[in-house]
Amino acid sequence: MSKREKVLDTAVKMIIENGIQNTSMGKISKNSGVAVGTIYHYFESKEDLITEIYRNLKIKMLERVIENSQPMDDLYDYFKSSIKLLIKYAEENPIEFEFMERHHMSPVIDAKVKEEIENRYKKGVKKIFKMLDEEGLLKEDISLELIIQYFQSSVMGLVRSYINGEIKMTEKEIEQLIQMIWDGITK
Amino acid sequence: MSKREKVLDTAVKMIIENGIQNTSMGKISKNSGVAVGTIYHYFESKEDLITEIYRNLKIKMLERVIENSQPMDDLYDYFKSSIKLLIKYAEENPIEFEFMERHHMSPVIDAKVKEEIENRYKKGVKKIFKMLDEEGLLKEDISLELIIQYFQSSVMGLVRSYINGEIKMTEKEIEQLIQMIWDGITK
DNA sequence: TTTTTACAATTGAATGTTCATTCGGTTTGC
DNA sequence: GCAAACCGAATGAACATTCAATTGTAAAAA
Repeated sequence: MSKREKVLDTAVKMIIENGIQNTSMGKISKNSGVAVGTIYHYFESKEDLITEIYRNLKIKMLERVIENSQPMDDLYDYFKSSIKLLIKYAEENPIEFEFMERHHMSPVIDAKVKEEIENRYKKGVKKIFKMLDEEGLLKEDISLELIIQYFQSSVMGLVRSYINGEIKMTEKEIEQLIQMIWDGITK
Repeated sequence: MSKREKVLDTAVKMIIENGIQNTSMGKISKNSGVAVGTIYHYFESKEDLITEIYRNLKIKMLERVIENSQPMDDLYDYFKSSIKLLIKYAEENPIEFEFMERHHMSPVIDAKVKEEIENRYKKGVKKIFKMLDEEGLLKEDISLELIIQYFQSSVMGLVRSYINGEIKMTEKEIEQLIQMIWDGITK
């Protein structure tokens, strides 16, 4: 692992554990074994480092979950497997997932980066909803924007409470939740 | 307004605007016209002040939205009006709402206070879901916990994106969203 | 009524700490 | 021998918190 990666890796973990304000550059240096000066060789500032962390993680998640999901003949199966991919990702990377959720609204992270990510996300999700729409499965008279927002709010919120330990999720519960979300958007 | 209230009031606004780390006790003192020493007369520490803000706002919201909602004969109407109460509250207090959402997961806020609030919330929400259950309206074989979590995730997520300006919500869209959530939980 | 007393409210300068960032220098790889 | 990678002590600003002193206040004592 390069020094740059070591810094990024250590910083995410520390920030999740103690919050941004309790994670000083000095501590990141000590914990990662990379000198303060070197951190500044790779990152302009602390804000820059944090924004970079956010950007990297979001892109990694998008690539794994949305951009690599394979369309299927049965659209309900496709819908289901997409959500399961997200759940799997969150299970395997709970720390990273929590970081993203917690800093989604943070004013520290550059607005341009947030927008870039948001657009990329919307583009990926639209693909599946366009297919559902063309098959006439979606509720009528409701805008695609609204349906996507409902979808995104439910899914992210539920995965978050799963990761936070607020609910248990075995295979059975996952199937039930996906069914609920599906019933919300289809006729 | 007492000095104590002045401090609380100024602090919420500043924290929403600039985040916790950019809101120093010195600045709160200057903006509120209350000396630093006086702030420490009323609050043990900065953490204590922030936790107090969180607690006050949550309780205010719970009282307005849940604990004062009046049961109705038609359960769909009751369900609908409860969600509308929350939307109305968020519209009227967007700054406070944003503060609560942003700091819901923050490690700064005392875990005991979070739990106290969480229990109070769950208790209020359970009332309506028990009624729906007794009427046999809910989907079968799904635990009440899961249904409530689905409800809470969808509603809070959607109101949040409304307040953040990510979606528009006229009366028509509100009705549609409530219908979607309802279809998710009922047979 | 006036004076005394006690205590709560209020003040802001002073303290000690922590922190992000810089910079002059050293090491490494090519 | 050159440039990029790397180092960590030094700097100065910002900050949370403390505290000795002052003011307000309300009740008890005179």
